[in-house]
Amino acid sequence: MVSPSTVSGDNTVPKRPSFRDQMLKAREEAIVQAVNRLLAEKGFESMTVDEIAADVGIAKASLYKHFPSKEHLAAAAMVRILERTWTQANGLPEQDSPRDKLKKMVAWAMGLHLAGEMPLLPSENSSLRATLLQDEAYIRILTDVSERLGDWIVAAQTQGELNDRTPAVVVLYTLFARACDPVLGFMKATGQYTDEQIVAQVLETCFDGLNAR
Amino acid sequence: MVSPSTVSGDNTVPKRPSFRDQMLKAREEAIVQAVNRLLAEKGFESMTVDEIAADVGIAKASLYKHFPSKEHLAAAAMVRILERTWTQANGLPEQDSPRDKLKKMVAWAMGLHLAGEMPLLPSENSSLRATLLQDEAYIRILTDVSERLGDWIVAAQTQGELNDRTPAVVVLYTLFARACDPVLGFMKATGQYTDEQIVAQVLETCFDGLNAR
DNA sequence: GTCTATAGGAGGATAGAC
DNA sequence: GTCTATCCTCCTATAGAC
Repeated sequence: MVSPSTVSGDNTVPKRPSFRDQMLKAREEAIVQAVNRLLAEKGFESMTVDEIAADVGIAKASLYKHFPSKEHLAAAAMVRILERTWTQANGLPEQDSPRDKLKKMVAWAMGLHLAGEMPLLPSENSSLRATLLQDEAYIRILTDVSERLGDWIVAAQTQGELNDRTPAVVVLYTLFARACDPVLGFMKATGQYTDEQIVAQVLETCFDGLNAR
Repeated sequence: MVSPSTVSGDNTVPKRPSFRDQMLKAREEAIVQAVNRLLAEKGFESMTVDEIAADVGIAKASLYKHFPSKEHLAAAAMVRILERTWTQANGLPEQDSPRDKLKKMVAWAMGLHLAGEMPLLPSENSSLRATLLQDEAYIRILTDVSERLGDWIVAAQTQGELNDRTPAVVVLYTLFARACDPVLGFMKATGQYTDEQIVAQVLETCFDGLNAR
């Protein structure tokens, strides 16, 4: 099981990272984490670079030494969440059926959302979209995750676990969308449900539908 | 059939509106329509007051004679779409079952979304949220629509058309959310489906679920 | 109520010292 | 690479003439 981000294009022998490099890496990790949280809380447009800097505890100008723009900051966070998704997918038990794997992935993503760690989907006209589509790392990890989930979807449909009237790509879109479903936030706002109950409920309406059976 | 917005608190005898008032009304209608379109296209944060003014064809300062702030402009558009929803609900055939009415309402809303006429849901931290919650007209029309749909939901569950494991309020949230489902945009972006096919597909996954039957 | 012109301020990005 | 201080654009909102 190989993380796609470890596949390197060059043939240089990896050196043990210096202390300085480790510090740099840790700082960037802190930045990405702050961006991720703010993206989840307010979305790309409402999030400000000043907030990110304050949250990390460094000067705004320092952020721009690490990332060239606000869009690239957000893109790094998007790549990060997809890498976590990839890791999560690879950690599922082999004996799970394809549909169970998909359900567990969506449940995991919903949990992240409720914990305030799931960046909102960028709206279609966001300036972030353009940057993401030109970001090779983003495109690759998104493709990897989509293909992995896509394989499970097709397998589940072939085995009769999922209905095959819905095109596989539509199922994939639906699963991505449910991870950011505003219904999660609505239910949380009522204060009447635990996070676990919310996930179970939305997962059921997603897979079983609203109709009686 | 009485529109709730016609219920007036005072007892003044309504006069025939003057020509001047009609012009005013028409202008405000044009403003709200432009705001509605921009809200659907870019969302509240990305939409600018300059764009609205340009779209309507009047000076920006004139907008502020009609509405005190950008938030109130958006609120007026939100009230407008809920009034259209109310009208749509009241126009459904009496003989339709509760579930059929709900399906038709969601299908109608999805059609609006695909036509670029459905304002995006304001995100939870938007400054728009605060204004909306203090807007009496908005609260009232939202309550009216919610109660109407809520009655249908309970009736459908009682008659065994909808499953009753999902709390009625969660069904309501789900229907609102589906009207703005990003899956609609994803499918449209592929260019492989007509609007009618998209609506039918998403409606089916919503009511029948992803599972095989 | 409509316009032109502008105030006022927020926010993304940079200059330049250390 | 980190900081402080600043630039500059864009945007909401208003002043004031007509």
